[in-house]
Amino acid sequence: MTSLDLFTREARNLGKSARTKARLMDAAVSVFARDGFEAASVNEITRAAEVANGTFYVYFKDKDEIATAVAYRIAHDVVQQLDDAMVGVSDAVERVSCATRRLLDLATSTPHWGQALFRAVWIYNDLRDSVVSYLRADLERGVAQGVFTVEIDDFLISTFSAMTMSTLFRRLNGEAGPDAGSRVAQLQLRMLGVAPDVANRVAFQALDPITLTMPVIPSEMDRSKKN
Amino acid sequence: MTSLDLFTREARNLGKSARTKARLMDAAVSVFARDGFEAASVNEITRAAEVANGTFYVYFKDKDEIATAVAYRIAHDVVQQLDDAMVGVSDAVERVSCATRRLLDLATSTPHWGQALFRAVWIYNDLRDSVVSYLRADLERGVAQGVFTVEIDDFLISTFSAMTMSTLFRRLNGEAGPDAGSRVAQLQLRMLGVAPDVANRVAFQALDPITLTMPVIPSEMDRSKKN
DNA sequence: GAATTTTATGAGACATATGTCAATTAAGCG
DNA sequence: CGCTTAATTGACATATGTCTCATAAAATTC
Repeated sequence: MTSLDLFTREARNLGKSARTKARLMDAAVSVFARDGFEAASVNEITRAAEVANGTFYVYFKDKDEIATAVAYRIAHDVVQQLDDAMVGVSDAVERVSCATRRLLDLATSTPHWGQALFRAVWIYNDLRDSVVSYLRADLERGVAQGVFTVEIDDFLISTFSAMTMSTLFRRLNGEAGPDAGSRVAQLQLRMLGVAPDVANRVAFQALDPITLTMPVIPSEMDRSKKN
Repeated sequence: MTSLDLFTREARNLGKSARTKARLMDAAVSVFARDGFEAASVNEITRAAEVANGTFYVYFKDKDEIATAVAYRIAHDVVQQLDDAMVGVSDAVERVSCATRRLLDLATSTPHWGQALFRAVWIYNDLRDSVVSYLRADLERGVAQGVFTVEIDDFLISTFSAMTMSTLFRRLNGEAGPDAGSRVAQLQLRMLGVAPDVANRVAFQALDPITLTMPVIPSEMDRSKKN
C-alpha cells in the first residue's frame, strides 16, 4: 500500500466494509498506474491492498468493475474541482485556457491519479462525455462572446480533448515539460480563432496557484454497485 | 483467416517458409484489429492463421516481435504511398492538408489495417518518429514560406499528430463521418496560423482521387529478424 | 456474553497462455 | 525414386490468472 491511500483515508470513520472497499480502490489506482489497465491483475490488486484474493470478489464482480468505480470517482472529483476553481472567471478565452492548464497541472502533480484519469477517459466513452460537458459550455460561451470563430460540435470537442489528453500523456511520460499546459492551451486557442497574440498572452499568463487535490468529496456514490 | 490476406497474396510465389510467415502476419493484423494489441494472444494468431502453436515460434520470438514486424511494414508502406501521392505539390498548406486527409482516407478504406496502423503508431515511439519526419519537413517548409506562424518543435508535431490520430480513431469507430479528414485538416491549419478562410478552402477542396492500397512493395525487409 | 450476522480467508478447481522439443510430415533434389 | 533437409506439428512443462466455496474471524445485536 502506498502513501496515496486517499480512498482509505476518506473511509476511515465508515464501517469495516467501506474501509476494505476503499483499500481495494486505492490499491487498484496504484496498480493500474504501474502496470496499466490490461496488464493489471486482481491478484496484484489484492496483494497491494493486503487482503486475500477472495475478498476482492465480495466487493467487485471483476477487474472491470473496480476499474469503472475508480475511474468515475476520479473523473467526478477532478471535474468538480476544476469547475470550482473557476467561479468568477467569465471570459471564455480565459476559462478554456485555465481548464486545460489546471487539468494538466493537477494530473501531473499526482501522477498516479493522472495515469488513472487518462486511462479512464480513454476507455470509457460516457465518462469522457461527462468530463466534456463543461468544456462544451465554455466553448459555446466563447462563440456567444464572439471570440471563437468555429462551429462547436462533437467533432470539435473531441479534437480539442484529444489535444489536452495527448499532452497529459506526454507530460506523464516526461516527453513534455512544465510549460506543456500553456503551449497546448495556446494552440487550442489559435485553433478556435483567437488572435495569436491574445492566445499567447492568455495561455502563458500566470495562474493563481490554487491547490487542488485528487479526491475530496466523501460522497457515497456507487453504493448500489453490488447488484 | 479473413479475405484481407494481403501479406499472403504478396508471398504467393515465394517459398513455403515465406508464405507461412505471411499467413501469420496477416492473422496478426486481424487479431490485433479485433482484440487489440494487449489482449491478443499468440494462440489466437496461430488459430487465425490455421497453423500450429509451435510454428509461430519458428518465425517470431514472441508477440511483440510479430507486432513490430507488422507495424513497421504497414507504416512504411503508408508513408511511402502518401509521399508518392504528393510529388509536385509544393505549397506547404496543401501538403499538410493533403497528407492528413489522405492518411485518413487510406486508413479508413481498409479498417483492419487502419486499426493496426493506429495501434502501432500509438505504441512504438520510434515508429511514430519515422512517420512524423515527413510531417516535420512540410511544417518547416510552411514556416519558410511564411504561411505558418508557429514554432516547429517536438511539442507542436506531437500535438498535430495527436489530432490526426484521434480523428483516425474516431473515424474507425464510426464516431466521425467522411468529412472528418477535411475538418481536422482545417483545424490544424488554423492552429498553424493559416487564415480561417484559406484553411477552410484548402481543407475542403476536392482531392484528386488517387487510389492507394495498403501494402504494395514486396520488399524483403526484416529478413534478419530471425536471430 | 452468547447468538447471529457480516466480513475475510486462502486453498484449489478451472481456464488460458507461453514457449520448448521430439516426432512427424512435406519439399526439394540428384 | 529414395534420400536429405526444411517445415510443421501437438503434447508438455510451466506460468499466471479468475472465481468459488467451505470455513474462520470479527462485528453486531439482544
